[in-house]
Amino acid sequence: MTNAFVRKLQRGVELSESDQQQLIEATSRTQVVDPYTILVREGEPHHEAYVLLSGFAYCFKLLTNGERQIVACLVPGDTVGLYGVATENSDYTVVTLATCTVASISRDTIDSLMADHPNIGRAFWWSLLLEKSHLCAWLANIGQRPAPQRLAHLICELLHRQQAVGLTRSGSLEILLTQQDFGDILGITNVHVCRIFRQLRDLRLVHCDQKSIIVRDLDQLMNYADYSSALC
Amino acid sequence: MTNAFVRKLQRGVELSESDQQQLIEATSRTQVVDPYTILVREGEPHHEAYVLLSGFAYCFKLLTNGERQIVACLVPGDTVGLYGVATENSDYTVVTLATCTVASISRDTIDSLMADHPNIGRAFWWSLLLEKSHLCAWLANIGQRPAPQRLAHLICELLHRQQAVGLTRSGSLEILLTQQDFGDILGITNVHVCRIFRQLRDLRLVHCDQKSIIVRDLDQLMNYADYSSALC
DNA sequence: CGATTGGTTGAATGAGTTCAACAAATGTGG
DNA sequence: CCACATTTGTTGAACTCATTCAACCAATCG
Repeated sequence: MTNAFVRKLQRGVELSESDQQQLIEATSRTQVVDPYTILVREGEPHHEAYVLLSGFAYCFKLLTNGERQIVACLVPGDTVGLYGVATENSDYTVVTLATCTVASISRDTIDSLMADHPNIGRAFWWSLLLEKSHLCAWLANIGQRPAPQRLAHLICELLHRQQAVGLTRSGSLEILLTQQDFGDILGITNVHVCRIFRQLRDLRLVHCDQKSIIVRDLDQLMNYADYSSALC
Repeated sequence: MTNAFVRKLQRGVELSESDQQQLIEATSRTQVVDPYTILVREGEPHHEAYVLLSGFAYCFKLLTNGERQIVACLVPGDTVGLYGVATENSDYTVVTLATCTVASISRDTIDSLMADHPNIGRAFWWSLLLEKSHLCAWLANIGQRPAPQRLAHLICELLHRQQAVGLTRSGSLEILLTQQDFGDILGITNVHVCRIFRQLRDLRLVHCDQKSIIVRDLDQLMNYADYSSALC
């Protein structure tokens, strides 16, 4: 018995059978959520944490000028508000893009998990640190890379993370993000995303099917994008 | 008895006299560090955490194309590697910009502080969450705001954080960052930073002394930059 | 089937970079 | 204390990358 959450945490900290069992139980209260459902709304408090067990979602901040910055993509195993539950308002909105299985965990459950199982506490720490690392990597990507490399880097990351949770073996990446979404991740317009995609296609770095991106030579793309696969 | 670290944590979690005492003791092993000293080097493990008690520092990542992204500025009370000590390699370099007083904390001390004092553990959590929030805010700033607002937003944040630790009461902000540094924070060139500074001066939003930025009307600047002072 | 959403392309515009030159400030050794 | 070198800031002109706005296409969905 395992699930995406346990598998993710185990990449950071080794968990005993008992620890794993506790985590499975803690994430047993699940619900299936439609695409385009808002799980958490920016500025509002949320009283439970969520664990994404299947599906795909992302987090974004809205600016008063109407612009939107997507600050994270969530794949199975990732959490929402695991750390700040009930303490403050969320600083971003979380919305599903696919049909998702979502487990809810109460504040009390989190507290007792951490208090009674030191390794689970460590795993939670690790997971939060990983999120921080991801944000730093995105910051460097948006701040310093030219647009084609920026997009290539994002594709590497999405592919890498989908592979890490066993969603794809090949270089094919099912894609639920629109070009507008890509733009709101990368800080460019949807029109420019389209043009950059064309460049990457012309360079034979990726091939775009209707609903998926196919990476023929991942090493080549990683090299092009200056992507290092340390994080996952 | 108190110090910048305790004052910072208390903004997030109320700490008992005893908790405060523990934290003071834990940060009593201090050293004075010259400007432009590297505290932590990207890619290398570090076996102690650091707390900045006075001075100023920043963290950056280097890309293989030679570009640099500054991912955080540290003011007194801020920590370096408090969470990932000895577990993994640092994902960024930390360098001082001023003469700094830096306390070192060992992994064991951190462990026992958290194990024996639940509120200290909570305060550490809060502090890490705050860092994450900051990164999200920077991401939105770099990704979605035009350069003038981007710089204005950064000035608001720096001023706000200096005020929060009692380094300035007025709207004057001692500035140790070069225009190159500003560029590496904001994802623009140093030349453009210079031009944007001029724009902000022309708009009478800031006034630049030799070594400081003077904000006459902070509300006006905050409004211009779409800055919300929630974080600190 | 029309209506809507998302992707594609072109032309004009604008924001930001590049490169180069110079000014101002700071530091250093004699 | 001066002369020189170095670093940081400033400005202009040409250029490039990305945006804007518009039109159109393709796919999907009632």
